[in-house]
Amino acid sequence: MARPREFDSDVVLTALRDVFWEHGYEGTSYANITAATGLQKGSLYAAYGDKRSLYLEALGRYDQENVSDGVAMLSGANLSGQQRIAALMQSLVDAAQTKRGRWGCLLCNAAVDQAPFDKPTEIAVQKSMERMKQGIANALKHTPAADKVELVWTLYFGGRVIIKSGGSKANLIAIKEQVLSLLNES
Amino acid sequence: MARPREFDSDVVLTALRDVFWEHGYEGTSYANITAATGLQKGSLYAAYGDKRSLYLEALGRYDQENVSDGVAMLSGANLSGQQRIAALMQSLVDAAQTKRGRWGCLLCNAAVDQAPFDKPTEIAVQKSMERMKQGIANALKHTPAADKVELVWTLYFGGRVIIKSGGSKANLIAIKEQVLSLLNES
DNA sequence: TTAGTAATTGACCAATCGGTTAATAATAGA
DNA sequence: TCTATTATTAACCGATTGGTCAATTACTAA
Repeated sequence: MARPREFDSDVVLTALRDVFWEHGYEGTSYANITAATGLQKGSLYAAYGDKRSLYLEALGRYDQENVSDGVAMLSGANLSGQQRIAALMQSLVDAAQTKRGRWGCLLCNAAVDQAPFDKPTEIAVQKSMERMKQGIANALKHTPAADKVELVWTLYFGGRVIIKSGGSKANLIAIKEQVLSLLNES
Repeated sequence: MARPREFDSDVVLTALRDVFWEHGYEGTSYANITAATGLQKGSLYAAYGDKRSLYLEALGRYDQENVSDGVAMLSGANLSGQQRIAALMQSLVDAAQTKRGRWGCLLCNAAVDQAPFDKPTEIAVQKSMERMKQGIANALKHTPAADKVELVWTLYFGGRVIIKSGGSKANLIAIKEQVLSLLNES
């Protein structure tokens, strides 16, 4: 063969996800990317392609790691549907208080600033959002709120926007509580 | 006095709002701005300041025009609270089908891509979001859903994200209907 | 008509943008 | 040890970024 790669693709993809997550697509330059990954742009280009491709890799990473975490939370064994939704909403409350949480949801960020301009991004975002919706539907099954999937799903992304706008913990708690009271109605 | 301005500030501010609305802060260059306003950057700088100031002007314009429209819709005379919320949600359904509607909500866009990096933007966004919340609270007053203000408010921004991600009309209709069914419960 | 003032323009600035490439380095198989 | 292949690096590319400024233009008040 030939000279082997010196980097761990797993580590690099995580770094890529983080840098785009924090700064957005346009807000991320190669200076940011090389600093975050430790790789020169020549290496990045050879390994993954252009900036757009790097971004899509980052979205893929987010899907396979973060979205999967969310879906796992929503299908938590030994928990009632209400409890799983409560966990999801609590994760929003927690996010409002941490640096990384303030980055918002990469899905949500990508939807707002890139999906309208790049079809592959739109498709990737829709696919991940759909996974979240399925997870929510799964959690709500057999609860009185089984017909409120779209509602909870939309609320999740709305909450992410509130966080990005600087919403307070109290704010997110209010949202959480109103969602929970919803779950046992009608 | 001296040489008078050749442009109508009202027209220019509207053009500014639109160009930032469509492309976001980072995605908008002076090339876009001069094309949209018909002014050279020297004139823009003299009249309003740097790019960041232009953006804040655009946010102000959005608040005084678009947010006000929303608030007006929510306090529609001769309409029940439910009907006013229905009108708000219908505006989301409509937005999913028009070019301008696909631009999303400038408030929401600004929250996601600029609020975390610029305090004045964060403050402006929060102020406008608060106006929307007050409008929703006003509409829900005297309805069975008077305690669901945070919910409807969050749903509004969530719906905007769904639209930006390319959500279908059917999708937005589903959200609308689930919101409406909410208004008469408990 | 003239002098003073402010708006407008377009050339210009350094810095940065995303992207490319030639030279070098490191490996595996022969 | 040598050769083929690939990874890595750093210099470099033209284009574009946001911002500035001197020269020009258009107006008002005297």
